[in-house]
Amino acid sequence: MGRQPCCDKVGLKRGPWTIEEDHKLVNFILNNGIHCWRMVPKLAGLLRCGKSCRLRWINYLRPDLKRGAFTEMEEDQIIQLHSRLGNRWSKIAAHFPGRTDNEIKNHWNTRIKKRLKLLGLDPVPHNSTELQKENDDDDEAKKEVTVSDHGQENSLEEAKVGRQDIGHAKRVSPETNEKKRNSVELNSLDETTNELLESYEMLCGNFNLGLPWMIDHQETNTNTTTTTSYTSSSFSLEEYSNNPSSIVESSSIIHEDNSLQQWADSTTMDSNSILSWDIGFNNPLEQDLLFFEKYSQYLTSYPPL
DNA sequence: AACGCAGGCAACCGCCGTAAG
DNA sequence: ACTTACGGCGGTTGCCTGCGT
Repeated sequence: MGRQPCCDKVGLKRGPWTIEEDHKLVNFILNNGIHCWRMVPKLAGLLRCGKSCRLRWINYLRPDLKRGAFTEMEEDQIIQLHSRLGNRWSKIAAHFPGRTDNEIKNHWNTRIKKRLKLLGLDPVPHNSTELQKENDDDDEAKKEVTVSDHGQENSLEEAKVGRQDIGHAKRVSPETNEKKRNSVELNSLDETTNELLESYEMLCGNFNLGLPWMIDHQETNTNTTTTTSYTSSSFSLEEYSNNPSSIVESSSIIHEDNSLQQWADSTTMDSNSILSWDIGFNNPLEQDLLFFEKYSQYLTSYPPL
């Protein structure tokens, strides 16, 4: 006999994750860590398969995720790495702390690939020996990024020119580019702490179940519908540590109709309506603050993945 | 204001190597 | 030694959103 089946897949939820589900998953992992993905949904009270939970955590909920737009330097690095490694997104992602393979893959397919094609460049890796070398020695590849194929280096430069056409300003010499690449590697390490904090703040904005819909609540009545503006709340680690009661609003305004308010109300008023929560506090604010504290502890104690 | 289209991205699918039983 | 699930990965899909008409 082999192993026990992962899940029967009957009655499992699919599609986009809800805030409650995210909250449950993060809460569970913060409390218990990750030992076996198969058990995570069962123990966390989620109607998802373990694989789905793993994907959600890795691609979206992980606290060390950087998120946000790719910088010019990151794009350069992606192009270089792709020329050497091909579509081995996990290997490429290993060079970018805080970026996921899925994120890089999406960025490549939607932006970079398109731009290279527009320029008449072949976005296919050329150097098979590099691929083999990468197979043989992954650790070495993670330490530095070098351009080994001259043809591809030309392509990279052409791609840069193309980007200038699109909107970016300066042309970069190969020497400058090399310096930039090195600094990216160093900066990405030096900035890990800041990235963690930024990630936390972004995530906090997503998880304030009780808070975001209550702050800066303005209603504007039109002839046909009532539009409500909600300010999603987020607050910084520093601000919280100085004054836990001061919660600084973010600038992101979410416009929704009344159905969102009803949803938010039902969420805060009856958190047990969908799945039973394993929480010992009732006040949504307390819940958020406790969650925040746990998360900040996690950020400082848990090494980046 | 309504509709259609395209782009972006989260999530799913399916395959493969590894490890548990 | 063999079977089978798990975890990881890359490819693909489909939904959501923004933009143009």
